[in-house]
Amino acid sequence: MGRSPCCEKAHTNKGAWTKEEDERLIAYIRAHGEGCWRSLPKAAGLLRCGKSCRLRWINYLRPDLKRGNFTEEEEELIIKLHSLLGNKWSLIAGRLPGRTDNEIKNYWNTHIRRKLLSRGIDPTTHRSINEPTSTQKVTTISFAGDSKDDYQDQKINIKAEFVETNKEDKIQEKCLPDLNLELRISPPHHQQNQQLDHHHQRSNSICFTCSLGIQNSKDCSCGKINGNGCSNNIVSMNIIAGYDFIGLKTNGLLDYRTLETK
DNA sequence: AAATCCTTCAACCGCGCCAAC
DNA sequence: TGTTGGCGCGGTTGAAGGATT
Repeated sequence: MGRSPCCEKAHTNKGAWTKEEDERLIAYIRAHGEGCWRSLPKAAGLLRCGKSCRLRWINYLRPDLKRGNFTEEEEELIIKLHSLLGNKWSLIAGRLPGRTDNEIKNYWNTHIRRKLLSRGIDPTTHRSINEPTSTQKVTTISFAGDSKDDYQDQKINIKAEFVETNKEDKIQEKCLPDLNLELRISPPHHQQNQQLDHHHQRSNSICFTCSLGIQNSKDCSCGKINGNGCSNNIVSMNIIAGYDFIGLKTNGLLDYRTLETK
């Protein structure tokens, strides 16, 4: 038994949207706002499936969309975010105001993929195609969605397993703690930043946990650095000249809308 | 000029997640 | 606790237009 269809297929239009349909959809959303996509088509007098309306609005009709070519900066940002997040187009789009996940996905598949391949870079792993496999690498980064009522509470679990081969070509588990971070995506939070700025004002060096936006974590080693020294379990890092650990410009905090752990 | 191939991107589809019941 | 319905996501498709033969 399959799931019930999202709409009456027999009585819905498919394919390219007409100007009149666009105008109806825009007028309805201006008057009533977004949401309730299932009932919207009928209310707006559209012979369309609710999903189709939502897609049309989000990807094409929304007034805050930035049309036109991607800039160099946007392209670099997409590449960096993709190297970290993989095909999480909606998360990537969240970092690019005015761009949609669909737009970024298309741009990736038509332009960036090809560009990376021509540079000898595997677009999936972001590593050199000819690179030998004997160096340290992250073998898996797995994601587990846990979305809540809004994007502030979207979380991703990143589990990274580091392995490296030794001189005898035997694969060894890297002697690192199993990095199994449950990260939460939330908008930049000025208050948090202020608190953290205060927290770190004595030093430009912050620990890995704090760079991920984890406040007052028991694993925070900043205090230890400044006080009792850094724990061996903590990967400490310096934020240099306002760039985070993947080279994105930052105000001193990692800011994928800011990542924080639960 | 016509036919064919290639590229782009809007739109569709299926599925997973989650809140409500 | 299980079921259902709605939303959102990522992968895929196909029409349209451009480039090449």
